[in-house]
Amino acid sequence: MERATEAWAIIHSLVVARRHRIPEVAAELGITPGDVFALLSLLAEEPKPMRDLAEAWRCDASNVTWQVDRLEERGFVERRSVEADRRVKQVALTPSGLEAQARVLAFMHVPPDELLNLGPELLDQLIGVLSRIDPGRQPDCRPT
Amino acid sequence: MERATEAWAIIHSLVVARRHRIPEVAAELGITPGDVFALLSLLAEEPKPMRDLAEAWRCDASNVTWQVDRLEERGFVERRSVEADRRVKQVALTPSGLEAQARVLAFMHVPPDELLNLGPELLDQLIGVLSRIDPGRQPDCRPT
DNA sequence: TATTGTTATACTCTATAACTATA
DNA sequence: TATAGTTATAGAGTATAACAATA
Repeated sequence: MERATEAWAIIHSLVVARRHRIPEVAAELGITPGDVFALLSLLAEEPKPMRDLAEAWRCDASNVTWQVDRLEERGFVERRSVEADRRVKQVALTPSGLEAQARVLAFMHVPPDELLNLGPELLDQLIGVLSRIDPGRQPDCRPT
Repeated sequence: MERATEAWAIIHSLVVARRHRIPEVAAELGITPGDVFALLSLLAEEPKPMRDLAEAWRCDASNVTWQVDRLEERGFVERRSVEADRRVKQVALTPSGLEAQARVLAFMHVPPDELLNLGPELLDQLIGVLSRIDPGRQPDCRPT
């Protein structure tokens, strides 16, 4: 197996084994898994037009309307009209949405025991390599 | 940020950025995303009772019936009655299911450019650390 | 009586198509 | 005419509850 594939297979399996945290954090915060996805994808980003969100989430535009409606009802986001093109509406996180997002991230970033068990030296080595990763473009997809 | 959390955050973001491969591989293989999840979760495992699958997938038992029905129609799995307890039915991958699973994994294990760009030396270091990870119990959850 | 799996049903989420308002 | 977003509607997926078979 090629080296990158080998590394990726291990990384992938780690995350696969933690997928169950999505419904858990959703239940904890009293929101739906879909809301969790959406909050994560708006992370640390500027307000985005609904059209861009549809592309990022790889879903139909009508679904963005529906999802943003739900987040807006919860007070997590707000729609902002754009003066340059009045057809466009941008979706921006509210302070409450930022807080909810932080809580989601706090959940998601709790590392699995497999990593904790590596011990400090190996973890330092791991971070040494991982920190060399060039994130490239921001993730343009719906997170898990 | 604690070391393990720091490492995990980077790992997590890598996988998040690739989530879109699930619908892609499903479309490529002519199956649904749910089928992809199911095939992945049956990976390299012994036949499992439906009840266990419900727990592993964290869904209702009726949904397991429905999902296994679909996989059985495609010829990917088969139900096997258990003599010791005739209420139980075990779900086993067929040869065709194993093949489909291999194709799914081939897709999922294509590494992201971020890893390829690390170069051979860093990748060797990365694998050196990752290979020290104790997988612990098999993932008992529905993969992504 | 309790448990495994199925069926019947309703609810949630997602997609397709038609509509509006801007461009 | 084309595009951003919405609404109406249908379809896919999931959960709840009642059921049959077995323990």
